[in-house]
Amino acid sequence: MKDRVEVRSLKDHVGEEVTLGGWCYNSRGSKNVKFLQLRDGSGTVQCVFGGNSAQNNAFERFDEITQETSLYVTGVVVKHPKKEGVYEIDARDFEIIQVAVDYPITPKEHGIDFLFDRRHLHLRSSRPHAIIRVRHRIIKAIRDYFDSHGFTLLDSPILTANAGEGTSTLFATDYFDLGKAFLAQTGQLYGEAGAMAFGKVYTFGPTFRAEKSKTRRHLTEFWMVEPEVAFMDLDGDMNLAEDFICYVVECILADCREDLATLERDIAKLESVRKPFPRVTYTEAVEILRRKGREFEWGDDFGAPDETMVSEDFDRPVIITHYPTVIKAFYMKRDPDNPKVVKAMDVIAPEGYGEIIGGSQREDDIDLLRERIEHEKLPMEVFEWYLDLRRYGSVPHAGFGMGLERMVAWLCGLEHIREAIPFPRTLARLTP
RNA sequence: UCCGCGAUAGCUCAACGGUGGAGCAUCCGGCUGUUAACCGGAGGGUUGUAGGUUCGAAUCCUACUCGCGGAGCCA
Repeated sequence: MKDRVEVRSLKDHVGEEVTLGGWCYNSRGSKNVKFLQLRDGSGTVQCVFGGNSAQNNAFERFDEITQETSLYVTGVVVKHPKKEGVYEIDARDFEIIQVAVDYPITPKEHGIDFLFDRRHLHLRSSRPHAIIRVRHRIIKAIRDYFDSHGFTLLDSPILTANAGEGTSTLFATDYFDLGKAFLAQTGQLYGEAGAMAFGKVYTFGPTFRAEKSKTRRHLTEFWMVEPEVAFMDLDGDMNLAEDFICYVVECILADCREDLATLERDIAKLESVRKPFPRVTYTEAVEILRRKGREFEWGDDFGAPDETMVSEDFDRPVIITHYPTVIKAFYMKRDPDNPKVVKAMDVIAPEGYGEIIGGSQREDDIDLLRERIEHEKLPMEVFEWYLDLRRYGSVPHAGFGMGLERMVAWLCGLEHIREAIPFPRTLARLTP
């Protein structure tokens, strides 16, 4: 292989002759000078071919370089004559690796469907490139946060036997002689087992929902991070979620300025994400909705428009707590002071991005938990192992789940969640 | 599952009952330290599918297929 220099490190090679390997992002030419935008994954640099400095007829051969043709370019790193802090290549020669004929994604506008049918190529374009880099930084921030706060990573299984919260929204597959297996919609129950073993754990992996949701907030496959902590109550859970979100936002603001600029993200909207987050109970949120003219029955669940209505008055995420027991999952702990509500919390992102976190203190009393399982008509036998966690040294504990793609969509200011993952899986898309 | 919208050139769209167009892309030519470059020319179409109304349908009607985003559900 040729000795290559990456575009990102050109500033360390000013004045030197270097060889770059990459793809033609765009090109322009004339009688006297030709320009090649070379993309190599680490960045893009302009290579300038002048008639005088080119070797091996490079200037005459220039037009062979079509969009996304792969090639090596050799030249001297120089400062851009007009742009401060930008470097370009005073090119001497190039060697084509493969000519790309009729690359389908042109530098002009395309429709959503056209681009996602070619997502494997679309990832080369600047916008998806920037988003996936921010996603990567968010993932690193998530891991750094929990790793440095005493959490142990606990990988939960993806194939599971138990339905968790009802079978209708699960993907099923045959599992040898054991009947159906389901793709996990959450790792939480396993996280609870982990919390009893390690004190503080987090699971982080793909989850699956077979919901026929066709909205800009839903994927059938998405990544979720779920911390679970022993000896923690709802207040501790909220403090953790708040501190965690602020850390992730700080990391993105510190390290992803360039990508956020590419995405034309309004940075000021992210800079106001500071502790403390406003906290309102479900009952107070219902009051807010009524004050705004919305007819709302206490006991109904919030829809996406309701969440937006509650959150729109705040410049940072808002935490809604103490939801009615009837609309929440069986494992959430009922409030001893008011059994009609559970010690649950949702974190609603600003700017209409909706619920990014859902969490709760868990029911740690085995009799109350059994009662809830029976009441929800869930199969008790598949939860026996889960009930063991309440039989052998049950302690108060709590946790939450954060949807990675919703976080990416919010921080990047995306219109649609499908942009937040390299290869989205939606109701109508399984390829590429 | 329900409600709404849509399908026209390779791409993004216009034409809304009377001979299917534009910009971009492609090809040819010109010009330029250019940068979603620009200027001129050329090629490019069974208007999603099937039926119906009409002298005449991309346009109106019906059914179907596919897609979109909203509800529900959720992260």
